[in-house]
Amino acid sequence: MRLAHEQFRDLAAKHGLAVTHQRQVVYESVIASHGHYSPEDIYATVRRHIPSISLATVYNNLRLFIECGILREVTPHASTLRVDGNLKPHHHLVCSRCKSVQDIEGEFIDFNRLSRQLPEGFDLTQPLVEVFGLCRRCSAKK
Amino acid sequence: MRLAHEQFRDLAAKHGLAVTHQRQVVYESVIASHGHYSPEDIYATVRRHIPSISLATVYNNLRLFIECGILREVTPHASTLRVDGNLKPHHHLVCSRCKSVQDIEGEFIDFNRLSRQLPEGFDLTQPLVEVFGLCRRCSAKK
DNA sequence: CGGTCGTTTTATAATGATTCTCATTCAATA
DNA sequence: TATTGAATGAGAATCATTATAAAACGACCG
Repeated sequence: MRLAHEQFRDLAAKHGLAVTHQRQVVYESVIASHGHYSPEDIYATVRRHIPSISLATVYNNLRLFIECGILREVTPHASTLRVDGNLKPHHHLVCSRCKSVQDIEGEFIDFNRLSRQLPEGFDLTQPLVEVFGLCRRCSAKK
Repeated sequence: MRLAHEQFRDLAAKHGLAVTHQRQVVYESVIASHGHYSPEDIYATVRRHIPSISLATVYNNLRLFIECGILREVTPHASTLRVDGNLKPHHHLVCSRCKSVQDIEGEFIDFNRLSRQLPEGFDLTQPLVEVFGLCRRCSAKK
């Protein structure tokens, strides 16, 4: 896709990133593949264009892109398991940067509207909602 | 806490779990520590009561409790990184069991109400909301 | 009580995702 | 085109988690 090619050059310039062939191809692979893919998936795709690329390069650049805001992380949690003994219905406020989690109260979800958008068969009987943003500390030192 | 002690016996009976000393203490440690803790944290706490306990036992029982619904997982994502090239505002619908992620449209969040609940300084300029439930396939084979 | 059998625990090895290290190569700039 | 700091590649290292196998437990039956 020609578009993504130009797009990446613009984005790189905007964020002060060097334009390397690897970065170009990593970016284009993510954009071309709609969906939510793992670094391994992207590595497999990129290797079709650059067989010699290293998995570490894919990881490094994905992380870089996420930090710049060029890509979005679909798993913005701490990477390790956390457990919650509070079974009362409540929601979570998660900091995308430091991964801290705090509980949040309140009826800010319109479940009627939400139900209308749900795909057939999706079960929301025990809904859990997580809202991501930047906690005070992280948004301060931004 | 005496309460948690009885509580666990009830829950175990309800879910058909054997009541062992280790399980009892693991459960009580999670309940006693309000917040969102990792298996290592819980291991450290439990060791104060059962110095010989194995980390694997803590993991096994936490997983068991989560599967039964006795505890809730705060990180209900695939444990590996997933990346999204779609920067247009959209939300995610995540299956707590199989970890599949699909995009969802719609204005089902009342950001006015939400803002009122936010702690001081929390930055929601790029809000991302994830709603967890069971996808069709998983709720079918339940 | 004592034996039996399935379950749980323990210790440790294995796995898998991710990051680190460092020698080599490359891109930006003058 | 030469320089220089940044990026890459290969593989080792790390960390969380799971698997394995042997030992301990515990509920039940006689």
